[in-house]
Amino acid sequence: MPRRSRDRDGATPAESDTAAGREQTRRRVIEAAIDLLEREGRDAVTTRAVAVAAGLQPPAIYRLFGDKDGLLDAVAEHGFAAFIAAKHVDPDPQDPIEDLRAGWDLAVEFGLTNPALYTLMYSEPTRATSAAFKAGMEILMGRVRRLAAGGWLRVDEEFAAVIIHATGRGAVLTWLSLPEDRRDPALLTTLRETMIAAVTDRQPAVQEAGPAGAARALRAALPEQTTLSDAERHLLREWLDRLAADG
Amino acid sequence: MPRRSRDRDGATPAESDTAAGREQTRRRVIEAAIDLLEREGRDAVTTRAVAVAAGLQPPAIYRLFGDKDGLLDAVAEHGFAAFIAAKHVDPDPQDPIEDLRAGWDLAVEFGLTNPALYTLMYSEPTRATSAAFKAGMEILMGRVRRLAAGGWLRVDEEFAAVIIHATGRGAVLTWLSLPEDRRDPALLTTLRETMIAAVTDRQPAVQEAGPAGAARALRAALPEQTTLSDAERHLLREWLDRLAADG
DNA sequence: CGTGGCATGTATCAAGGATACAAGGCATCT
DNA sequence: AGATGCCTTGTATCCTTGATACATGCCACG
Repeated sequence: MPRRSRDRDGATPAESDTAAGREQTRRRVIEAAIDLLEREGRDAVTTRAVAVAAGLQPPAIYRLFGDKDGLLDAVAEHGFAAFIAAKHVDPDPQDPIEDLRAGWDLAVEFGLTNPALYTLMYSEPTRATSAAFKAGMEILMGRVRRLAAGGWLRVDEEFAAVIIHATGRGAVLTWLSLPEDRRDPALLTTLRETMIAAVTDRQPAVQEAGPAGAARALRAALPEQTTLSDAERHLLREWLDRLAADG
Repeated sequence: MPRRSRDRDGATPAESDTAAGREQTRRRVIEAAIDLLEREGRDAVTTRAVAVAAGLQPPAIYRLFGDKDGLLDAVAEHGFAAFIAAKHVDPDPQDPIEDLRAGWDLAVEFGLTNPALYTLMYSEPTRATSAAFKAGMEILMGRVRRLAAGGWLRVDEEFAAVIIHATGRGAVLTWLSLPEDRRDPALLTTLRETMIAAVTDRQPAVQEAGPAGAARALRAALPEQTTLSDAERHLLREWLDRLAADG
């Protein structure tokens, strides 16, 4: 609700000045909040800390955003919009499936590079009504619509959108939960291709069965056997790790 | 760290009494907290409210759980354990893939019937260190190990576990974000089957269970690969012969 | 120059996490 | 038995933080 210092007519110079100033203050506050969020974590984002960082008094936050939730919504929206704006999206892609891949990757990348922001937007189910959340869904629906138009979808549009969203969300949150040394990029591509297979007609190439599967089976069954000595088993395990990883 | 009123010997009656009493108080507090959580939401779970509901003073919470986070961890663990205990899990399933389906469904069901608890456990990535989180992972790893032993896994065990976890997490959180009228159960089964396809092979890599069967399968698949040196392969072959003969 | 409306700034409230400190009970030791 | 010391219980209180009431003062308008 922008305030009005006049009842009618256009904006006076002063009015547009203050309106623009207000908008600029909003930006400054939001950016201060994002900075705090990514640098010191969610709990550091208190109305006071944000106010100080933006150089104004605590009550100003409430005048600009209503309440803290309003601030957080604005933060999510701004952060998301900034990320999307930085990556220019192809408005008319040649290959809609490749476009879907790119979009999924983009969404995941957003989560991985802005973990605190992503968590803010997607961790609690109740935040699904926020503007940023909806904006993401809108972009996704556009992609899905193009897929549908090209006849690539094997499921309903809405259904596809939810599947895509769910795999991405699971991928990001799970990735962020993993300790650094267990973060295998292949996880993301696997989940992505899994999603592609679920939503489109294109089936992934069936990888022929090498020794990896049998190696994994033997590795899992290894503790039960008594034929080999400890040392032998130790070395065998190492080889099996290599064979399993090779597939 | 349970307190000790004696240096040696077993527990005196009084000691076991107070220890048991303490344990019982803990339970009462946890159950009060779960009740508050599911009935009035996450924000209603204040140390004061929980204390009042359990009939004691606020500081008692800190003596029992250290801090609020400790309380929430205990709540998550208790809630999760109670759910798992209510569903008895087949310790030796016939069909490990069907078992994986059942396990995934169980995890998702937990999320859908205990949304507040689930959100508590799985919303913030930083909570991956909690006991309840780890307990869930343990159960999952057991299932994955059986799949591996049966030769069904098409990817590494850890890899599979993460994929399974991620799809389940995405499924639950997305489901909870959807308005009621858009919650299609087919979403869950689709995501589940997608996950199954990503993680398992249609044909198991081994014919017979146990180390011997796996060894035979690996021996059959071995000649073509180049991951191991000649000498390593030679020795491996000998061990596989012994393992195969052992069954 | 007076007046009214709106933004700014100060002071404060209320809720909640956390803790200090005193009071009391119980077992051990002499 | 009485003294002693530790551990538990209970009370009061602190500090942060979200939120708001109220006064002050600026500025345009008449």
